[in-house]
Amino acid sequence: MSSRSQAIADTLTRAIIDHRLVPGCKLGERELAEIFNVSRIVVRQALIRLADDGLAQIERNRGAFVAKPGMQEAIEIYDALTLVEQGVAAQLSDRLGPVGWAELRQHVERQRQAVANGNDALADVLGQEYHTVFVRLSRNKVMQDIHAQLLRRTTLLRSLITADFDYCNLLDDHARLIDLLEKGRLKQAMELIDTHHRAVVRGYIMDRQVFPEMTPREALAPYLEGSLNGVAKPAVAKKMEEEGAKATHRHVHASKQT
Amino acid sequence: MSSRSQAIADTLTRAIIDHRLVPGCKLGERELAEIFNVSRIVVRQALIRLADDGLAQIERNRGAFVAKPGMQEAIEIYDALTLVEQGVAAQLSDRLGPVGWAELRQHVERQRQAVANGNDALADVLGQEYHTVFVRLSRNKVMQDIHAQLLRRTTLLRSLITADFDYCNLLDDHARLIDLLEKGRLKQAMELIDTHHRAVVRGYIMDRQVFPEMTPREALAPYLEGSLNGVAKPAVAKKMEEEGAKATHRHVHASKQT
DNA sequence: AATTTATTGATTGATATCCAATCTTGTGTT
DNA sequence: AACACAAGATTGGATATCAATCAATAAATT
Repeated sequence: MSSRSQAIADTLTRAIIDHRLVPGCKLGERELAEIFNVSRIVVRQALIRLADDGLAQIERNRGAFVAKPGMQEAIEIYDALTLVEQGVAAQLSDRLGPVGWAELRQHVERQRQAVANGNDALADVLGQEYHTVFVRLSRNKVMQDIHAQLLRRTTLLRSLITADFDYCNLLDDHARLIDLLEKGRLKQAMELIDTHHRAVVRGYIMDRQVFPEMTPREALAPYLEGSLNGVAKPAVAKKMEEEGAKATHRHVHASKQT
Repeated sequence: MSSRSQAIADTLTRAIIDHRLVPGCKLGERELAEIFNVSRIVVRQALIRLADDGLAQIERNRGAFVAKPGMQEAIEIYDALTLVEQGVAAQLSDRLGPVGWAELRQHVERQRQAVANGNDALADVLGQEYHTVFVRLSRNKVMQDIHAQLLRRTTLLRSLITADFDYCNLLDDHARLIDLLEKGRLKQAMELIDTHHRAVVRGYIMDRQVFPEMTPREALAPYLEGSLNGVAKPAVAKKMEEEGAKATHRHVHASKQT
């Protein structure tokens, strides 16, 4: 393993994109140090990594908090994501061979099956992963890192919103994008990426108030190595289960850990 | 000021993009701690920041070194930069008003004067800054950060190469890009950005061997607050002065501190 | 009673010291 | 010359400590 601070940063990242640690949540050094059973210094280093990634915000002499982006920043993140994916699309439309297209199609198919089976949590993960696979095909690690970071930040954003859009629609977009690109209709493909993300960000109604409902200790418990309780579940998914399937479509926006 | 580790990270970044700290150079914790007169831990935090930025590489139990990207990574960085700037160009061609175009033109003009006056160092800084101004016009902070980071990494790359291309050519590119974009010839503009960067990366002949010729202490001396020796000079520029103006065109690729 | 001021407590930023693990180097042996 | 082994140095991390700052309460004044 690389360094302990990196491991802790990874765990915190996981917890944040699983929506177990929500924006605004205080990340006290001493508290985290106790939770992870390490010294404060290691925690501090982890927090620095998180802040560099845009997932945490460190305020001098006040401590670190899970980042709480405003609407403006949300728009900027999605604009940046659009820009990156459009660029990758342009590259792929030239260079990608049939094997690549097949991989993408297969991925979409897996997501379609997940939707058919009612496994919304899996479908959501696959929906996210599609974008990752897409960018990976560019064979550019630098670009992949940038994109992955942007994706994490969009996932964080979903903690702040009421998800009221239908992502079955978005699944179609994924399939259509492949078709358009393979046929070389780049202009339309880029248009599609733009509308796709706009559809997402339009659905965002930032309800400024987010209530933690969990202490960091509870939120992080499932990730600690001592845990024998199986795999950690996203906070939202859990809530959904408790509430039962009230809506016809359940929109789970948390990612399951790999 | 934010934190000391951030300040040190900034100084190290400055030194790296000024080519005073060259790729492969060891960044020992104890040594830097003495130089900056801080504890090792603060240095370590600074190094973590640098590594997250792609400017340093931390090897477990071996320490930190100034990053030494290979040819593959160089290509990827420039591809990513191309992708970002093409995307920004596409946005700007729609949305940018005459004020924005004027700002860009004014910037090119300043660089042209610098070239005319033989102030190559300034010309180089302005040439870099052009790209920054360009992206700033997108009014997207997230994108600006990503772009700035990529630019820093390209500057690092210039430590590894023999600069043998004529950047007067590139200055023309800057002016032409504005013309093309304002006239809405987006396709050609994007092509130009691509060739522009390819021209740069083509000129790269990575001479694997880079000799430090400076200890970190010497390299960092000009940036320490105690220094009354005036402004730090880029290592390359200094060397140029010593050698005198042997070539008809001097190609200075280090940036002066602001 | 309400507002302002002080005091207290908690948290962060940072240092010094110490220790274990690991890497490097130098030496000695075969 | 090649290999093994033993210092020596460096990193990763823990702990304890201290100053500075923020938050919240208690006290004092109007």
